[in-house]
Amino acid sequence: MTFDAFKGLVNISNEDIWRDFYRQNKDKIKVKKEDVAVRNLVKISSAALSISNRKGFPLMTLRDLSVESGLSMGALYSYFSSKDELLDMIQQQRMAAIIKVFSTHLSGIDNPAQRLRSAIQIHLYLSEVMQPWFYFSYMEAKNLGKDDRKKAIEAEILTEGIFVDIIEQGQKKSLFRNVDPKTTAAIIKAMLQDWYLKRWKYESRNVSVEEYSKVVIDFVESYLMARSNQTQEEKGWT
Amino acid sequence: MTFDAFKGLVNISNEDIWRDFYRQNKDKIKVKKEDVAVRNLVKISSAALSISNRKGFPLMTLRDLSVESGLSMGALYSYFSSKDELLDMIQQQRMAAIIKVFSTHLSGIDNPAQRLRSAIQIHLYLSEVMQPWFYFSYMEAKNLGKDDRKKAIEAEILTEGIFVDIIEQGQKKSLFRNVDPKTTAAIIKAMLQDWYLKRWKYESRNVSVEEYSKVVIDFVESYLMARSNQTQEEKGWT
DNA sequence: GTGAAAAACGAGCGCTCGCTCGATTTTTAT
DNA sequence: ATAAAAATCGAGCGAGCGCTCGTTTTTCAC
Repeated sequence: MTFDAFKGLVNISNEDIWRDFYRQNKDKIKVKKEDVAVRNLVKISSAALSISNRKGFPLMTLRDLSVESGLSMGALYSYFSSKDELLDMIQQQRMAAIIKVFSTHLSGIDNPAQRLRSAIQIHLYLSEVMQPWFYFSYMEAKNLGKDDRKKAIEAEILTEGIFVDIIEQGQKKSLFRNVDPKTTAAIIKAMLQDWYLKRWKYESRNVSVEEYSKVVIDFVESYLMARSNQTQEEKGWT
Repeated sequence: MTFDAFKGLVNISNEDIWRDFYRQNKDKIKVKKEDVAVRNLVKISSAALSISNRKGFPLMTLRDLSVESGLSMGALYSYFSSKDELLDMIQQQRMAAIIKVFSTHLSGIDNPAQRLRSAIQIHLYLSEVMQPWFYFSYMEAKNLGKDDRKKAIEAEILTEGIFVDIIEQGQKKSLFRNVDPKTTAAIIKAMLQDWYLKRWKYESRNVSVEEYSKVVIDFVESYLMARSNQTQEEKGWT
């Protein structure tokens, strides 16, 4: 699947996401008219992500946010009740989107090798579409409250679990060799994360998400399907 | 080389590092007696890293630092002139240590395959010894001033360059297959970084730095030495 | 066009921050 | 023992933060 095709398929526009959010949190948000509320939630979240990804969430002041979003201080507080709640809002929305897209695109793919390729591709494409969110979420995780940090760690383990499952399935069917599934999955996640954490690097080198995706898949398959069971001694390890 | 052997070899104690720093910055530091200054610099940097890695540098207050280091507010300012300068000090020291250790341990190893294994191992071992520094440096890079951020980006490219060189050497000698050296090096770095960024995860799973090191080396060698030049079509790519 | 409801406004509050500096304690030399 | 030098102390300063709320502007049904 090409990235463009994916983009058309998911079609998770900011607006849709925040419309869902608004409907689920009508009680908390003081603005009554949906269209007005959604329009401003989009403005606020975009501005917050933009500023945070420039200088970090703790250093973003609500006056910064007021200027960049075009809303007054008072108006901002019609949409959230504290800076921490704003952080939560953004994290919450990202996690929901990830789970939704993953379960949609992986269902029906049974072959572990194919499932592995798809999972890698989906994760990369999704993080490309939602790059500011992914970056933000990763970098600001430790500023979350206790409960939300727990959620973030669970999310890390959850997405890693998807890869652990695939690897174990493949090993059961003797498609993959017997490497440690957990550590392998952790390393795959590291590769995926590098795409959105170091985007400036890949951008300046004109590496597209499709190309990066191919390299990661090749990398992972080389490891999982390596012919050799050579010991380290045989390789001339010192 | 085992991790314990490495630890003995590098022997870069905090004290040595800060003693060097003190001698190079006698003019800036108001405390005249070397032993007193070094003792307190160690206290300050340890406390700063500990607090920062818990809640992030921007959220660390100098009152926090005062309590954890056991020095008063005023005493702290005998060692640095602003919070930003403290950030610089810590970054500066880390970079110096990395360059020193790398050039020491890689010199004299000519075989690209061996050089690759050593570079991976050294980077992992070093980041293990200096975990708080590595984590701090990575997470706080964007809070640096313009000049220092430039330095940080250069450092990223520099260490990546070590791997690019090794890969190109290996390709010239037909030991490695013809993958893109830059992207491959970037992915290797991502694997190495995961070790110190997600230490909590590996710790809870009882994965040692030696074990992780073996997996990364195996991963990278599988990719670089894969027999196949199969096209994607041959693999059944869709 | 009018008035009430909805939304936006932004000066100002209380607080905590980074940082200073005169007072105090500790160390050193004699 | 003493006094000068070195080091440490911590209350207090102004700035800037998150957040509030009485006021003003916009929206919209009639």
